[in-house]
Amino acid sequence: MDTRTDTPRPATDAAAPDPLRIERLCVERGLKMTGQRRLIARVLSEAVDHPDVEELYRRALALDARVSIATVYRTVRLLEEKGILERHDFGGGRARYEATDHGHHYHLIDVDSGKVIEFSDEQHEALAKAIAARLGYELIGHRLELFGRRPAPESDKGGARRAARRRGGEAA
Amino acid sequence: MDTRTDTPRPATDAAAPDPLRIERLCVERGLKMTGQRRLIARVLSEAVDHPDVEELYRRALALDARVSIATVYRTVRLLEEKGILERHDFGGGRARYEATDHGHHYHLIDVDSGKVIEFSDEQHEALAKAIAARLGYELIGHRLELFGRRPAPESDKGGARRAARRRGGEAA
DNA sequence: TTAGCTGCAAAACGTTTGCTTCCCG
DNA sequence: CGGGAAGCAAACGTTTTGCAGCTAA
Repeated sequence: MDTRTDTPRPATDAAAPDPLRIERLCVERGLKMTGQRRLIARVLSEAVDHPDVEELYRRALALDARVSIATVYRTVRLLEEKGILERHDFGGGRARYEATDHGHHYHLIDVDSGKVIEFSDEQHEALAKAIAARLGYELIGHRLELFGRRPAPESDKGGARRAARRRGGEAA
Repeated sequence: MDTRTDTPRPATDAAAPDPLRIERLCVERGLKMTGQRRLIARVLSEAVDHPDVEELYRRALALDARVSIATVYRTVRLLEEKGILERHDFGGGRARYEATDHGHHYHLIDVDSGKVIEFSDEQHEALAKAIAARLGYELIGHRLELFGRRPAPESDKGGARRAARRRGGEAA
């Protein structure tokens, strides 16, 4: 059922300081705020990882049973269109989401556990821009994802069995 | 139906010189060569873009009607496992494939036209490895995609309307 | 009041798979 | 000959959608 979790970004980042963060953004963009949207917005505000829709649904349900998964799908889609959410495909066949309001960064995905580690890198940023320029383009956006494995110190104990790969590239 | 096309790599690259290129690789890895596999291998050898399964199926059908799409799916999966093909997710909800035998490279997607430009960059390669190491990981694979726009010399005429984005993140 | 949101269940989508028959080696 | 490959259609898991009723503004 895919219950992996991400590595939260460092505490210094003040991950999810405000439970109304996303709701505020919604209002700013003129969205009608229903109970369900507020609920989902809250779940998103509190997330410090990259949950997929089913995980969002689970977390929302835990706070209030008056939601359906269809609404979660509809809402993340809407928020993505509004630029409030970013959709990622880390493999595993499900889209995963994170708020766009905490700065540009990249991801390293642990192919064995599915964990996602965030990082940023000035050097890469500059390089990307330079490459685009070299090709005659203005850089609008870019995606850098690293897939890595923790070097195994010894034997390949149970947990490290090669992640089953389905449509994506890694899964849990 | 998403009928975008890629920009073939530069002619200097001698794109698809040998229609038996992929078949040879298959044999090298000890695969049983059936008529269908030969057919699909040929289509792949001749491709200079990044076709999805349906497109491969279409091209194969045009050469010989004795193929089913299930076989195309099974074959690309097999070839990917054998390292002969690389699967990409450029958005749009379908996996797209290209042969691995023409060197490691990355993609720049023209957000206005959907065209894909290939490039490689030693510096980036090294940087990716270094970042992974810094985070305590062995780099298994990585993905770098740039999204860019041709700088408009003067006015921003109609053609530059933001490319419609569907389930993937970018599309044409 | 009413445009637009929600829930439900069914459909759609790309992809995989069980089973039988067929064919390569 | 025997093991694996192909075809078909049904199954899969994720996401979208039609429709009837409900709700925020």
